[in-house]
Amino acid sequence: MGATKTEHFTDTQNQIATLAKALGHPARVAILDYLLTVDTCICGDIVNELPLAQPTISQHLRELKNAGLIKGNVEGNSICYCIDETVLEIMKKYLTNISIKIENKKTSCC
Amino acid sequence: MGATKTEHFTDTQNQIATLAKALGHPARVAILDYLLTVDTCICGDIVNELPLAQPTISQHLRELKNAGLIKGNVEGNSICYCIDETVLEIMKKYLTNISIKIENKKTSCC
DNA sequence: AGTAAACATCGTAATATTGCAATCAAATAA
DNA sequence: TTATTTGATTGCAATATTACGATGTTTACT
Repeated sequence: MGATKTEHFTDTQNQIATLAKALGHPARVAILDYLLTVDTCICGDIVNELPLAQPTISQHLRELKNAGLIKGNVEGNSICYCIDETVLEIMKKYLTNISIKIENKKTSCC
Repeated sequence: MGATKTEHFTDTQNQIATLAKALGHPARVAILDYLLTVDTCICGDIVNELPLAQPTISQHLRELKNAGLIKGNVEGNSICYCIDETVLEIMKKYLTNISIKIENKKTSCC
């Protein structure tokens, strides 16, 4: 017990859940927000922008990267992180699809 | 340590994170998916549809309800759960906003 | 080579989540 | 009233997440 029973759900359900999970922490949302404000994506100063220690941020960055939400390139001495839109698009499509399905529902109660 | 440092982040960041966290489990995604397939929302049979025990599903339903993703009305002996679109709209807007901001960025690297 | 910087990794403590058996509460049926 | 049904709550074990100090690795600079 304690572990998620991933194998019982569809690939799509697991994909959406994984993505949402990656977005499910304010620090990671804050990292994405920050990445959007800097013009170039040489982002060696995320640590100075967030109230968390360097190893913690490194860990959050790795999770964002694992989920495919950001890309990272080594850029000399520092690392260049950018948002990868393609995965966010999947999430957006999922939400849009829900809206459409609700729209098409004949009966409504609550 | 181990607890999320919520107080250091903005209200918006925490709101998005809370919402995403609620979507961050395949069982909860599956529940939403199922709620979309049933025409009326008298949904006393979610337990039969998912490979999880009744207390576990009840717990997931509570989390979805806490996040505002579903509404529940007592309907005689059973309970009627429906998706609440308003909160999903917040998430969708957040994602759309990211797309817009990326679009407007002059420089690109990765 | 030696040092400084930027970031990753390891190890670990604190806390949260997941899942379920057992049990409780309320409404319905007999 | 006495089942039965439906769903919530409690309590607990297994596992995951969060956060950070200490340390490792790589690149740049002198």
